[in-house]
Amino acid sequence: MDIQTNENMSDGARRRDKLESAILAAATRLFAECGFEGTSIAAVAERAGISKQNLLYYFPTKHGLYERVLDDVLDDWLERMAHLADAGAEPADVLRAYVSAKLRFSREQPWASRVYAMEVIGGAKFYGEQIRARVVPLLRRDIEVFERWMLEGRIARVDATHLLFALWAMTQSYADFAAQMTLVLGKPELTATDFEDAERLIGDMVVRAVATDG
Amino acid sequence: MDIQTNENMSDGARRRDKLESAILAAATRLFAECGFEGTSIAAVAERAGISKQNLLYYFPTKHGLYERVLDDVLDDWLERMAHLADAGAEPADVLRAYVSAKLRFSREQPWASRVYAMEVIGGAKFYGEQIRARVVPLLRRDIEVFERWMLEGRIARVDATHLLFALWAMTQSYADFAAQMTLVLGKPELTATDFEDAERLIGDMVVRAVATDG
DNA sequence: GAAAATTTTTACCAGTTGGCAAAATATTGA
DNA sequence: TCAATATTTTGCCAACTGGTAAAAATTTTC
Repeated sequence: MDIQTNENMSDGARRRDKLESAILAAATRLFAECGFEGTSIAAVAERAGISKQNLLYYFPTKHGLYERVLDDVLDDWLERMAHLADAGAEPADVLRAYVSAKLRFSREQPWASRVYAMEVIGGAKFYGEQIRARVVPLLRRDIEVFERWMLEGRIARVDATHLLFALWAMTQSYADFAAQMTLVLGKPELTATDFEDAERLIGDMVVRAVATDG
Repeated sequence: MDIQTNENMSDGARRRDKLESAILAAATRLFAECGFEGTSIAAVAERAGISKQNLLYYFPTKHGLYERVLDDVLDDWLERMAHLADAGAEPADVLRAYVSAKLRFSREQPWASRVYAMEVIGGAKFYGEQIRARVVPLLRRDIEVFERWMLEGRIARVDATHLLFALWAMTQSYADFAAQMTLVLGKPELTATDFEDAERLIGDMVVRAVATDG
């Protein structure tokens, strides 16, 4: 995906790029809030500050726009997660880094997290094949890393698959269930402190879950 | 909610009740799969085996139907969760029972879980007030129970609020993210064994998280 | 600066949506 | 049995949807 930097781009290309980004940002947020059918392309266009027909010039079909939003979500997420499971670093550190990265994504890209979650909850009827191709192999690799650590006696023997599911769930929910969390906490939105508290608790939980002592 | 048993019901009332249940079951599933706007009342009617206009006789508006679905989801969930935090039982047992009950709900009522999740992810714009009134007090009470246990030295000191969030997230995800889990596991759907494995892992994680040893 | 290409606007449309009105049918109660 | 009530069907519609066709305006290229 040849993303050029600004220098070697014409003014037109730069403006086009900026407009496309505005459309995608608007679409991401609206798809997350209202779902695919609940979002009209007219609403996306309005939020992006252009006419509906003009939006259709950049994204000829609504499904195409939706697919592009999901592609971008996945690109962003995969990029952040790519570097984690390579080194022979301490399992506890890797696990904490994983929790931290996924929580940061929930915090910095809540709409992206939610669009993805909505698609999965609805059965991934539209994007299932991409998930199978791009997400599942990554998760399987993570699970294998956990299992290797167990064989090497570096962590306790637990169900690696469900451990990963648990890790995913706990971190993901700080985007998806933020609305309920804020109601419980009695504040308008989750703060940096909330995310720090979450990171500590989830990190501790995961590390203790695989600790090799009695 | 005065639910009568079958004996003291006329044939008509019984039939009416059955039809209403069929409508609600259809609506729950479709709202979960397609979201509110993605679900047409015509589709609900077809799945319930009646005409659209006939459905509108029982539920005059789509929003009313949606509200009723969410009400029923909440009723069912609250009923299952009501009995858990009362006794002075062992914290570990209470926690495991909580995990077990919530996982069972994810397994037995996946559509209900997903409808609720979709509403929350979308920002709870429609049902937020009900969540504040009916769910939040319950969660706050659970958090207080955890904190009392800490004061009494019965469990380790952790962030009770985020512990509850974690517990919620891990159990809820076995309904909401089932589509992704089955892709990772390479099977058409989650099995009883998967839920047993999940219950064991999550239960162990939560119990270890609050264990009072070094 | 004219031609070519790109971008934006205007005009339009067929299909679907939630839901209203009222007639037709079935059920119940006296 | 017959009238009242409850249920189902038929017919309809205004509003909105995603999308097409083409003209107008703008920008880029030579």
